[in-house]
Amino acid sequence: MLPALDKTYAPAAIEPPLAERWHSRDWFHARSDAADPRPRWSLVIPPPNVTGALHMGHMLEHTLIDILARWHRMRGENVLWLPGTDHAGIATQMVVERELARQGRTRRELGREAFEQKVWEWKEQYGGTIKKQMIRLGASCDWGRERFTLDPGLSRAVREVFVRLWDERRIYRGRYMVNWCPRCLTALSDLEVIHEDSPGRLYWVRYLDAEDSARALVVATTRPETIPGDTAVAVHPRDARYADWTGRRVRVPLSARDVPVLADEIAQPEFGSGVVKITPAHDANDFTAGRRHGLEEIEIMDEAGVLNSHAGAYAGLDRALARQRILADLETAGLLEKTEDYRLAAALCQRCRTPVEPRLSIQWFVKVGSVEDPGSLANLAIQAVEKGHIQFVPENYAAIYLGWMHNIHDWCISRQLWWGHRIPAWYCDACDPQNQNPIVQREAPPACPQCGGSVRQDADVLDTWFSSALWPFSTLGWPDQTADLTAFYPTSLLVTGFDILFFWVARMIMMGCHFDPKHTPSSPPSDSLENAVPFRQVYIHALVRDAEKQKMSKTKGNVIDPLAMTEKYGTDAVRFTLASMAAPGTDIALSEERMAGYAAFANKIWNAARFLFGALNELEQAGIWSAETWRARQREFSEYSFLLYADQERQYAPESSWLLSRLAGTRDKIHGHLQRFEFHEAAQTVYRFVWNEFCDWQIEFAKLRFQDWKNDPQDEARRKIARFTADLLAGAFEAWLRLLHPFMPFLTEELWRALWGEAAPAPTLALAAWPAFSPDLSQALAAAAGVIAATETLQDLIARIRSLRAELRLPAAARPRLHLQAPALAVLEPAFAQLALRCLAGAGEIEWLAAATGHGHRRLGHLASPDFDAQLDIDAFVDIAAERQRLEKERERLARGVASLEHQLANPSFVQNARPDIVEQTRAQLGERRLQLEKIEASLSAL
RNA sequence: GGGCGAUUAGCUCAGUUGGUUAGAGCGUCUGCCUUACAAGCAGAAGGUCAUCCGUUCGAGCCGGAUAUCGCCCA
Repeated sequence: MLPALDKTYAPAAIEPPLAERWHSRDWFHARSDAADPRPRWSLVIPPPNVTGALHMGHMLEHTLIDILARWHRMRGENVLWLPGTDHAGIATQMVVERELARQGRTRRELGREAFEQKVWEWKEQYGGTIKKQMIRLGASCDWGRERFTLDPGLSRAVREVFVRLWDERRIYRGRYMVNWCPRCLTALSDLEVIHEDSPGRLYWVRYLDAEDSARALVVATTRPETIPGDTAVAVHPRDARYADWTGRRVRVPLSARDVPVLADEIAQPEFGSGVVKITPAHDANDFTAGRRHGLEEIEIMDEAGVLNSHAGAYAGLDRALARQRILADLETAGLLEKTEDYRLAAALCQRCRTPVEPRLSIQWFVKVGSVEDPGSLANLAIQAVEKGHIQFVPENYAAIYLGWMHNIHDWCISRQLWWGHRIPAWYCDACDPQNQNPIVQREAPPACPQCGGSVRQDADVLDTWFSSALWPFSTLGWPDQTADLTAFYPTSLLVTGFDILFFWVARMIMMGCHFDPKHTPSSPPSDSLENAVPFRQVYIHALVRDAEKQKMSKTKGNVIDPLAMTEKYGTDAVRFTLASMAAPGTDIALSEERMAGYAAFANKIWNAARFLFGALNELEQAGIWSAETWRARQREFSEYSFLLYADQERQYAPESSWLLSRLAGTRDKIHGHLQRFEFHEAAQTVYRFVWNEFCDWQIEFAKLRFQDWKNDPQDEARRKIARFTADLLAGAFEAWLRLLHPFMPFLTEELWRALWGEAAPAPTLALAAWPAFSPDLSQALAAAAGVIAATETLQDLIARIRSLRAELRLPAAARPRLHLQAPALAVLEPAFAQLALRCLAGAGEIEWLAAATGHGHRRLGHLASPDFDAQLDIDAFVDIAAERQRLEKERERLARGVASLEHQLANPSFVQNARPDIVEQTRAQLGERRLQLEKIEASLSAL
């Protein structure tokens, strides 16, 4: 006997124990032994921030990954979904600093070691949040392989990569211009700087001729506060206005310094006055111009953006305040010619939105090279995509990626933080007081190799993305040639968001291609990039926005919390919502209504099961059907799921062919859509099958069968059909639970286990096989084409009658006599068709007319289609006017169609040029439609 | 400034290499508590596919321009 189910589905009660079950077993453990013959499918998680909490973006990402992982697993593949988290340098450090600030303390008071200790404690306390949430949401990860970027193994990989790149001269250290955040007090890479249009001012400032203070060059600048750092001004070499100025000297305003006037293309004649000041220590372009001309680099600000002694009277002022004071002083000195409004792209720190300050400092860089540079990181990363070793989905991201790669700059990898991988470089202050020759090696040197004195490690840590770039192989044990690395590298797929395409995806590709992680000095060199790449495909998912398409942000207060939604609607509903909206290339406008809709879907499924279990139990009590026998027989046919078995006795109920063909089609469609990452289409496909075909039709048909049996419970033929119908329903249900499982794992698992009891063919539905269909079935379905078409005709007829009844407002209890001419239905059992028309369309007596009877029937209630000609005796129920209106509407519709087809066929060039099959099809349609039109017109004129 | 994408029903979106009268969910309207489900059933209304021009026998789909919006990069 099957369990009785509650009237409504209660996900909040059912999900947590299932999630716990999935987590506590090793069901999702991937096997790396070489002997395992299964195809491998592997994927590493985009590691979330270790101290973060799950947001909708994560939930979307994990839902899509989980759908694919479960699907591949059910198809018999050896699936690895490797989870883990990222130490998120700046973000985590800031969180802990904020916590300290609440206690009135700073990290500097604490000292580096104690602070690091504090962050680790923080990580221990809050680091498990995301993991717990993922487990709750049913993510089928291999938790035994969970990794953290600061794990010893991953840290070793970081040092290995760093040292190798240094030895290859692909990492260098030097004093360069970098993006500096005066609030975070660290260097940032180009990518961590965001540009935002903002209102600004352009100041026109007089630089007096050093020898003749009556003459002045007017410089246009947006940054007057850096004037104390000027070491030149420049005009364009071909700018005739200033030709006589080049070579002269001008006085830096508010100072006693004179600087040269240079001819340099850095000056754009059409911008401002055409004269620019050059401040090599505080502007990236000026820096390169300065180096070109050998200019002095005067630093006038400290790390916090406060002006220093080189700024003379302005020392001690913050850069914003300094600007005001300098402008006031210029004004007083009569050196400020004018001020105009100017829109500029402000550079802001991605994390704290503080204006970034270009700053000269000693930093570490990765030399990325360029496409022209064979063997460079950029060159390999471009080749890997151009040669198709890595495929982007949607494809257009490849162009975006390549565009960025072609214009890539060197990557500043040092950060002035305390939380992260410390740079493996040491200095001996005795032998090398300038620290110009760092000792770079994998492990700390015990002493200076030169003098034996003590050494000091570089204070900086690496950009978090440096370690993330190694994630696809560091997590698998590299630099050791582990079984995991052998088995699962390159990974099959990466699923991630567009926002980290450059930060992370591009850098993983560079590192993977360069290090070719499976290549060892002893192994033969791999001659292609094909096996060096970190993943074979990259699926870029959409961004989740709110219902108004606004980005979700805490400040806007429009954040939709995935866990809250999960509690309210159930994980399955939220997952299904995300999947059904995940059309590639468009952002997801998430709304609660949508989730409520799919919660209703879950309830619908639950109730379908409730009906099914109830019906099966009833049959079992009557001795017609037994769960035990069904399960046993079902297991025998497990290779092909239930279908071969069902097929053997299919002839008892012709409508079963229809259901089986739909089920097979659904399975194939889902397969195709998932292969192409069309999650929304796959979700839609299974949704429609379950609701509109299985529930709306098959269950209704089955009710007829069961009712028929109950009308004569001892009749042998009826018992047989009831038993077969039960088998069919149970089998189809079992099969589509499997199809739906990747999308709605909890509900399907719950019902599947209920159906199977202790006899389940797998410990969890997640390890059951994806339905496969026997070749016999395909043949049988092909042979049953007529029966399938007849079933569809029957459905069409029922729908048309319902529509007519509703339109003419027939009383619900009306049972009008039906005159029916439908040769196509002959292949169905007449008794069954009759039953269906009576119960599902509300027909009364049914009179079957032979094919060529013509229009001898009554004229009210006439329905015409290519497959049937039907007429309901509804005179007693309707008024003529309403019926005339209905028929006229119908005539309009048909006439429109006929006219359009006639028009098309009247066009000689259509008949000549169109594909013959299209023309033929059009002709046939015209014929059919004309016939219907004639019938309707006959009814109308007789009315 | 450079590049990319979008514009289809009231809302959110599908629409596979051009081929019947363009679809779904939600919302709206009508009728039903039909013993699986009112989180439901049955039915209906609602669209010049942003605009214009072109290619084609035929365009929501291909090409060009315009408008509006969005994103990325500088």
